[in-house]
Amino acid sequence: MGRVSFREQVLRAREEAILVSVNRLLAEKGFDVMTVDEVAADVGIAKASLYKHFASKEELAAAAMIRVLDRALAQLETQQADTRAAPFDQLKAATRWTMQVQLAGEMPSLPAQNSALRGALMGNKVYLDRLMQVSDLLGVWITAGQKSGSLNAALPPELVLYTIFARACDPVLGLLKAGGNYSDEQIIEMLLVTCFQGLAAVAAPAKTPRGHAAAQAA
Amino acid sequence: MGRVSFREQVLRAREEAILVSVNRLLAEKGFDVMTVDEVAADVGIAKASLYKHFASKEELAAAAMIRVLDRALAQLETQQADTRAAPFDQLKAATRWTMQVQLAGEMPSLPAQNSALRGALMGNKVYLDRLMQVSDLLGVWITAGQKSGSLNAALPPELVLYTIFARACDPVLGLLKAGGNYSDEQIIEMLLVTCFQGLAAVAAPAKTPRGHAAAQAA
DNA sequence: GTCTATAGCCAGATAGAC
DNA sequence: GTCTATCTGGCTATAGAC
Repeated sequence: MGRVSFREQVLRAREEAILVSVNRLLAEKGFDVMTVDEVAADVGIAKASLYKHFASKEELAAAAMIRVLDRALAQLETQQADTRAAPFDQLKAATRWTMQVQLAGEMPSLPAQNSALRGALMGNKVYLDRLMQVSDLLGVWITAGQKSGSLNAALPPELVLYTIFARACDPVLGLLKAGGNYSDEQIIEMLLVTCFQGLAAVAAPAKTPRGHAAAQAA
Repeated sequence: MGRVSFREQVLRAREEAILVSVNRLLAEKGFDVMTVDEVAADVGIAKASLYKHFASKEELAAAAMIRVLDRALAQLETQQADTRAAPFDQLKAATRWTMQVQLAGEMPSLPAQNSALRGALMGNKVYLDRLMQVSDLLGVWITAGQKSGSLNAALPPELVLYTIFARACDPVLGLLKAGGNYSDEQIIEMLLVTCFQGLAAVAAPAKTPRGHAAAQAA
């Protein structure tokens, strides 16, 4: 039943090409500054043709956001295959992946900011569904990590989740890259240290014996 | 020589009112979404009058950014008066202040993002000068903190600086506030923990005695 | 479905009277 | 300096031929 005509394959390929362009432009300039003319020019087709595939600029961007969430889901499922990895390391690996995507210029800035896009995305069922799937997968690891004592159990799980999401659009990555003094890998490893050392359970002070592990927020 | 006419005082007051509005709208919607019409309406004057005070939308925003940097400088200088405070705590206090400003809706999103504003700001001498002043003040504490062993000396000072700047526009603050489960103070203290525990020197593992003193964030 | 051409709108900036 | 009214340009979206 899944047979698709050659014609349809060409269609899909073109839509994929469009989304690649949108993804890159969205990462580069953001939704508000990106224009549909630019997208059309980048893909190499007429603007009117774009609107045959996507009904509006918002829908275009939403499709790109959904695509990156799908890539994230694929990454997380790949990681899940390694059942020996500790939750803490799974979370770190997931964050490393988002940082790599960002430094590659392929991370459309998530609309935690106040873009005109936000409203449209909050009404998009597919987008919200994918976002929840990603959150749930990460949530499992977060809960497990807090239970096992590797993650600071005094922090609300949502805070950990949001913090990991926020690293995907952390401006520090771009600033350090612009400085030119470190390789992408060095930048990522350094930021992973500061991020996950911050989320980790507090190490017991060296002087006092018997510091119980998990506690402590302030 | 510093005498100003009454007329000029009124002028200054109006410009201050304009900048307050711009500051708030910039924090709320960002440069690209904010319109000059909105600003004029918010201040309660005609758009053309705005342009008598500021030559362009970019200049308007730049003035607001400079104003917030001036507020930051005042805060830092106040802190400097307390010479007993450790550099690590000075940095934490400075970051707490930026987080308070952000949660109060008064932090215009810094243009690490790719706004149309960025180019204009990079060509604005006054803005760059103020930014450098703030960076220098923080830089002194960063260097001192690394020397004293409270800050992770393996991290480039620029990374620490950028990380502190980035906390001023951290989307996690807004997301947690939107959740409604925590007070502003709780949110700030939790994020200060994750931020500065991440930047702190690595605590000696609990098992090995003889961890030197200064380390540790929580 | 692809194109060219254009409608319609809105935002930044200005003219000119007061 | 403040206003009302207007210009100008660019952007989203569509019409209509092929």
